[in-house]
Amino acid sequence: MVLDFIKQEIFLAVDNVVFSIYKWELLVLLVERIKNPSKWSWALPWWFVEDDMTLKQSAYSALERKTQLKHLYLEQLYTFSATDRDPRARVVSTIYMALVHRDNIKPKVSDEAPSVQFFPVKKLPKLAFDHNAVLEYALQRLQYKLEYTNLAQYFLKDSFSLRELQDVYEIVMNDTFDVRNFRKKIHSLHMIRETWELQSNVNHRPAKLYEYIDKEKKVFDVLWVS
Amino acid sequence: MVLDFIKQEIFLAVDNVVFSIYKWELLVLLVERIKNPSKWSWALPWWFVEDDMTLKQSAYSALERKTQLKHLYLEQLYTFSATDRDPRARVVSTIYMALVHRDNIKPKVSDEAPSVQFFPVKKLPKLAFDHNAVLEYALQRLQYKLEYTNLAQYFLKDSFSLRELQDVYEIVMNDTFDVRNFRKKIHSLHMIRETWELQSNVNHRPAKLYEYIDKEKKVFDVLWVS
DNA sequence: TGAATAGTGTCTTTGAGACACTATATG
DNA sequence: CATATAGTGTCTCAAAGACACTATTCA
Repeated sequence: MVLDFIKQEIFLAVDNVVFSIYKWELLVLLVERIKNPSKWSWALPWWFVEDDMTLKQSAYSALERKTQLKHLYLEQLYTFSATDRDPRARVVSTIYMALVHRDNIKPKVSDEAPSVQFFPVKKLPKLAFDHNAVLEYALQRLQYKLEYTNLAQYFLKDSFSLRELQDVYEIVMNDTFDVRNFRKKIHSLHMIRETWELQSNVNHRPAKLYEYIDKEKKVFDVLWVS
Repeated sequence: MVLDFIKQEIFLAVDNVVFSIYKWELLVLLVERIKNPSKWSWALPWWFVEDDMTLKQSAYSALERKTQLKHLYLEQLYTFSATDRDPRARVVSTIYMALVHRDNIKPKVSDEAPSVQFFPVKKLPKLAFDHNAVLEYALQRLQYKLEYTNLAQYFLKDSFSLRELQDVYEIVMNDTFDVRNFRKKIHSLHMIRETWELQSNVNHRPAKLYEYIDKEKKVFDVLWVS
């Protein structure tokens, strides 16, 4: 090793803040700890970075240890480095935010992680490490990003009604918006288009279904509706 | 060490992108490398994280190795983790952006770092490691942040004319703005106030000088002038 | 009084926000 | 035809943007 003159006793980890939506609640994925420190408290799914993986790969693989998942949005947010984050050793953690449809993620039950489940962000327990602060930070970033990106798509199926889209915004922002102004604004951004489908099996007028036009393009004009 | 079951061969570093302004040019601080890899090319000032320092402290101290400085703004941007960033070993780097007035930073000359100097961002050499990409990323973030924060203050003295403030915006954004609309917008944000000073020793009508009201508060409404 | 830069106001256009009724499906 | 939700248009107000002339200092 050419860098033998550097002595570093720091572990590098990734913490995942996995958001999802179910029944008008914003959820976050937590894992119950079965070891000290903070045995029996809940924590964000996290793990150490492997030598041959990027941070993003590590974040993904930390999630795969605890869940089965597909079609997940993953984005780096920030790196937390307080020297006392973990009482056992110096651990620096890079935070990833993940957005996923509830149908696309299933907790994996195992001896190592018997309890993995979603909690409503409004009813969180006290978490291990600095994870309450991490989560709060991630929630702010999510709320902010929803305004000028098309990230809402990751909480929805491929086709969705405008009411479902508005629900996503209202749940994440923890606010309500005027139906007409919301639709006006969404249409003005040209990020979704009508499909030829309608809702079925509903006992009221069925809604038109929409889809995102360019799912890869992430950033649009500022969206701010009231 | 309790975490002995984790084997990690990763070095953690911080890279600084130090911006300043001088004579209508946006500058960035570079250090000439005197060792391989990339001997004799220029690189961002960076160093390894010490075990007992946070990332921000490490960023500051990496700068102090190469410069004398005061009154510096320092903010974490992103963590780069490609496995081949440094050919010698696995090095993960957290990027910090620094903003500083030209008068508040002086290169330190030493055997270890004989060449430390500012370059105009428009005339950059090819840099070592992935530092060209890092710099481009930081510049985008700076441009974006200037719009909704009062970070421009770090390029100015305590009191400044509106023309000097507009110069900062024009130089960073690489654009020009209408004088009247710029002033209207700045005033509407209520982030600066008049002092009772005027410019002196200028051979034209002296400008009123202004100062920032709340230097700590960073985020204001969106500023977007044309 | 000429050179150099500071400083100022109005009109037009665009987008945000408030607000109430009609349309269409099912049982 | 009752219930439930989808879907739609206009007015007002605020901010963005285009645009040209006067003010003040020094040499």
